[in-house]
Amino acid sequence: MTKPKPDRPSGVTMRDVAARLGVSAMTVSRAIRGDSGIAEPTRLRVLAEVEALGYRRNDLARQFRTGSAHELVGLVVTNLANPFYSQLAVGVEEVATRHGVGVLVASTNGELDRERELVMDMAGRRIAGLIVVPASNDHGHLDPAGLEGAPVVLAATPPRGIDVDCVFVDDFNGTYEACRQLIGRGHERIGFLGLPASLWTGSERYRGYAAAMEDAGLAVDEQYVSRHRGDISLAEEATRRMLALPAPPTALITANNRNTVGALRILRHSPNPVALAGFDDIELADLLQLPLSVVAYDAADVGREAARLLFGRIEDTGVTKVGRQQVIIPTRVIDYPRPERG
Amino acid sequence: MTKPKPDRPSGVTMRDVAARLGVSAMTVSRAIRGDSGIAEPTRLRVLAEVEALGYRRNDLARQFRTGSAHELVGLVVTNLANPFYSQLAVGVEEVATRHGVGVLVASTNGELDRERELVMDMAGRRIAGLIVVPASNDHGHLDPAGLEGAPVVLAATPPRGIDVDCVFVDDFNGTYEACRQLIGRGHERIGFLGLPASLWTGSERYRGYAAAMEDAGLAVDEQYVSRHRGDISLAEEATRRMLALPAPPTALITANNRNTVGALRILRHSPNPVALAGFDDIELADLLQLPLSVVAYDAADVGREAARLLFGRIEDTGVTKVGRQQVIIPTRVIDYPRPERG
DNA sequence: CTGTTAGCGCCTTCAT
DNA sequence: ATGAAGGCGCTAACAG
Repeated sequence: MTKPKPDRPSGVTMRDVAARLGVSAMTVSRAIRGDSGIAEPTRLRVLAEVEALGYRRNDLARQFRTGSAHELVGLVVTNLANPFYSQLAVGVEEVATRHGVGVLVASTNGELDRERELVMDMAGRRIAGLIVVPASNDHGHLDPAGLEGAPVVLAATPPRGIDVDCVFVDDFNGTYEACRQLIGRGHERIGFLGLPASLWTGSERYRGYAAAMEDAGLAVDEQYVSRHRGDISLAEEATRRMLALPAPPTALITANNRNTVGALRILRHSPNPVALAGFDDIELADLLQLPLSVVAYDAADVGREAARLLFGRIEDTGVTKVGRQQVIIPTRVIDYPRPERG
Repeated sequence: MTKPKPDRPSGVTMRDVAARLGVSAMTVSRAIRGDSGIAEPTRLRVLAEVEALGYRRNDLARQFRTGSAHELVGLVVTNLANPFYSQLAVGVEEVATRHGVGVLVASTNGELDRERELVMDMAGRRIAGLIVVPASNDHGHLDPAGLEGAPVVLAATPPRGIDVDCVFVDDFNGTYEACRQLIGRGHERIGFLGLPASLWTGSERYRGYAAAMEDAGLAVDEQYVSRHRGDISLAEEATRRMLALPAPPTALITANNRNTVGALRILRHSPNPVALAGFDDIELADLLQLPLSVVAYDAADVGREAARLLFGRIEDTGVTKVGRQQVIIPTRVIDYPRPERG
């Protein structure tokens, strides 16, 4: 007849509060929830006792009883240390906080298996919903149908093969404009340091680059194109290789902030100047002594919009059932001209 | 007699799986938990059915039954968008993942009230433990005693008035060394752009600066000291003010990355060069054309160590009860010399 | 307005 | 090796 022994004593419960007041647990419950059907004096007496005893409602029990963890959403990104994702996370958090909901954050390190594990785990926790920046173009495991029905919103990438809302950046046009600007400045041999074609951002940003080249009557030369994962060291290597070509590019487009940083490190020591346009803004870009322009956008907004869509689904009581939604975050090219010497 | 109606259907339960197999729910439970007392063929039959039905254990129910959310720790920082905190978060996540535990992340924006709300909320969720980067020197609400006994570890700041483990950076020595280096290079009028004295980092880093000055026989002149919150704009303003002094400083120490960025923005346009040494490393510092040194340390390590301490407490079954632990993360000064022109 | 009843899904305990 | 009973803390539904 010994009670199950939780590792930590479970503490004061509603019944304890109720007992000390000679009322029922329901009365305490009502007072705490702010339920209307309770006399004001009773409510105050209960709240006072709650305070006195240091009682705190067990949300675990409540959420369990209610049927789902309405107060928790999941956020799965590739790497929280990348400023893009940490800003995105801030945006998500901002909106979630407004809804009184917590954010369970996890990084996949770009590994699909890890992503699978994480979303499964979150579904097991009965989170209210899930925002995912997919690590690949394989989205089968992100279908709400397999995740206890938890709504899913993809960020930075539109869904493939599943029917969920998404928010992504205007990758194509952003890159197109950046490239067009370089062309407008007289560049003809423009290199591209990109992400794998298997990633949405990889293919879209490449498309933008290629389209701008083509529209200007310039050929895309494969030796000026490198498509690798977004590591600084890989970007450095690719930049080095391109600079060593017989006719090196006079300008580079980098497909994300990691590539931009890698390219900058190498270009810094290049004897002849190479113009650089990179996707993603970079802090302190204004202080670098290099001709640089960036495709900027509000990363926090990606998170905010994703969260907005997600809460739309979570709170959708099944009546409206709008179709798949898609939000595209605009970009703008920012020019950080090389300052005058002195 | 209608069942309570959860907003989302709660889905397949253990009983459903059991029913289809003609066994009891306990058998399913045992199979899923990998409990030993179960026949191998039974186990396999159960797991197959689980797979077939797409059943996923309801962790909410399990954690509730078990008494606490063993699989969730909280992380409260001031602002996740600051690279220091996002790296710290990555470190925490890394260790938590190894323990099969999720991380609930939230930002306080430096507001004490928000911090209070957040830790209360997390305690209500019966999280297994809590890592906090305090927004102020008021730590009363971070006492585990008031948080359902959840262990707490402070990061970046040692506790005041409560008895919990902590991890912080060697703020004093880091700043001391950076300042000594500037002095060694002949600087005598060295300014300090810092954080409020009410913050641990604010006072310690100032102490390091002041001690280095004093040890070198240099006076600390109040007009060369500004102690404000760590905003870029405030740092810019303070830098501008100091440069406008009749005898402006020839070097500056900045107490965190936000101050460093602010100072850099202004120094960039200063006619006479001002040396800068800043606490916190900065990405691309190597590419700035300014004489800069930084006090660097591994921010992810702060998170890792904090998580390590936390899990030590969580898994401490009450037998060992070691005293308060304290980990100090070492710093090193990195020099980014102004490169040669060309 | 307040109390009683019952049960969410799972796991501990004890019985078989 | 498996099953039956019971309850974690809370709240929906109904009763008074």
